[in-house]
Formats: sequence, C-alpha cells, structure tokens
Amino acid sequence: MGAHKRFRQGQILKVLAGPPVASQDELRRQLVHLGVRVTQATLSRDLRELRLVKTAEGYRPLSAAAADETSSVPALARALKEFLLDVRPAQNMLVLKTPPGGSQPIAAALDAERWKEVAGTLAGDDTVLIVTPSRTARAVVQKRIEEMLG
Amino acid sequence: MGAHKRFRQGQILKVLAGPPVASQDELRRQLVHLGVRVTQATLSRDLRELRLVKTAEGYRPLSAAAADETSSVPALARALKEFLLDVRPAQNMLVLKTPPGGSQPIAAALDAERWKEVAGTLAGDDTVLIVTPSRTARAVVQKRIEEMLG
DNA sequence: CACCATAATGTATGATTATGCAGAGATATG
DNA sequence: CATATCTCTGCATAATCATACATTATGGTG
Repeated sequence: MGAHKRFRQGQILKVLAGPPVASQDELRRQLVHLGVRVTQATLSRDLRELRLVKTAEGYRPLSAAAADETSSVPALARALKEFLLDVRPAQNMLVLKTPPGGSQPIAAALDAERWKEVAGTLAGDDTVLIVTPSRTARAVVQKRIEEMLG
Repeated sequence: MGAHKRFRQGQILKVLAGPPVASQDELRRQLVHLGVRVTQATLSRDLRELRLVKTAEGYRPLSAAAADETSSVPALARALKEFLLDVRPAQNMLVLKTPPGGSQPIAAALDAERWKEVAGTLAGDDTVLIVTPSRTARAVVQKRIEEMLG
C-alpha cells in the first residue's frame, strides 16, 4: 500500500472523528481543505477498506464484534426488552408472551442466536413457543433470557 | 407503531439473520416469499429504524456500543497493530515510530479516544509525538498502548 | 535503467438508497 | 358522527454509492 494512500486514509479517519459527514462527496470536499484531492469513487473504496459504514449519524467504524457474525446478542436483548411481557415454563418448553406482533422480532433474534439448547421456535402473533430437548435445557434458556432483561 | 409494521420488521430480522442480502431490493424480493409486500422506500425507512447498516457482508446491526463512539477502541488497536514499529518514552512524552505515512492513522484514532491522560498529539510522516501532562500519565498511556498490541 | 507485475486511481455510468409529497387508515376529540 | 391529527406507505425522483474499464503510479528484478 502506497504511502499516499495510507496518508489519505489517515486524513479520512481524522475528518470522520469530527462532526458527522453526510456523504462521500462531502467527505471529499472536507479532504480538499486538508490538501487531499480524491474522487468519490476512491473514497467509496477507502471506506470499505477501513470498514466504516454509513449510519444516520455519519460514518462509523463497524465494531469488530458486529463484524464477526452472530453478535446479534444485542438484537435479542433489545427485542426482549421491547416486547417481552411474560415467560411461562411448561415442561421442556417456554412460552413467551408479547404484545400483538411482537413475537416475530423475538423469535427471529432468538433463531439467529442458534443456542444449542433450543430445538426450535414457533412464533404466533403475541406468543413465542420455544422448544428445548429437556427440562434442564429449558431452565438454562429461561435463565439466560431472564438475565437479558436486566 | 402498527402491528403490521412490527410484523414486517420482525420478518426483516429473520431474513437478514440468514445468508447475506446485497440490497434493499433483494430484501424486498425475499420478503415477498414470506408474504410481506413492501416497497424499497419503506425498507429504507425500516432499516434505519432497526439501526441496521449495509456492510460488505450484508446488513448488520450497528452494535449499541459502536453507536456511541467509545468503541473506536478497535480502530486504535487496529491502527497500532498495523503501523506501530517502536515506542520510545521521553519524559512526559511518547514517541511512536511507524512506516512512512503510518503516523496519521494512529494519531487520528488516538485523538478520537480522547484519553484524559493525553494532552495532544503531533503526527509527522513516520512519527507520532504524544504529549501528556506528566511522567505518570505517560506511563499509563504507554502501558495501555503496549497492551493493545497483544 | 528497462521491463513486467501489481496497486492505485479517475472517468463514466449503472445500481442502490433516500426523500418530498400525497393519500389511506388509524386514533383521538368535541 | 364529523373533524383534526398522526402514522404509515407508495410513487416518483433526486441523491448517493459502487464498479467496469482504462490509465497511470509504484515496486521489484535482471
């Protein structure tokens, strides 16, 4: 990688550390003020190399964790906090109650976790049924879910 | 929020938990298979509400931590691992050596950290000078940086 | 230095995403 | 019930981003 490119990417980080930048073209204009002249196309490539993503609040680093893969843990926690009304154990199963329409987000996030204790989920409109292989597994899952509400 | 919208967003999470989706239009097509019919415009709005961002590997949740900014730590660690050649203490200062052009990324990432022990940084082409208020502060910063290389 | 291989970049343009506006339902209020 | 507000959505289109292709640097070798 040429020194020039590295320098530019350094300047990009510097600019983005400041106030939110709305587009690659705005970033380009700000770089001009720092004496770096590039095209939007190159910035598109730079941003991908730097693993920066566009968010509602400008370009942000995609945290290493999220970059990995199923670190959707926050997604499940968020879904639970927003929608979960009640948890009812039933043998080797768990029944989660939610407001109407709230079951799908929870089930989706739960599926994404791929917990080995979860054999499968079934989502209705306001109910999620979690099936586990045993009562022991059910207890593990129940505990984990309840801890996420904290 | 209407139940319909919640349901749709739940289905979106479900689809995105699977193989990478390249565009909002592809997501739209997959949703059709699940019986959800929407336009790309609505998906654009949904994705923003769900705080999902487009990455090279499909749409990912922007981790809550990354949403702040304190998680730029990975950015600094990455910059250090890639560019840092040497660390030299000097009184209340630290001199970092890098390959030509490597100093800017490190300085930018360091600035973004806003460590209270760092009074300021000065980046040349292959050198970063970190100024701290005291020798003690310098030692703290030095230790922290060296730990990031592990 | 001459030459090849590779990386970096710009141009032009296609692909993707965001948004102003208007209409269709909801929900609340008198 | 009539009216006033909201929320949600699609449509059309503007804005933004990504990329195929061609060209120009940059390094490494003999």
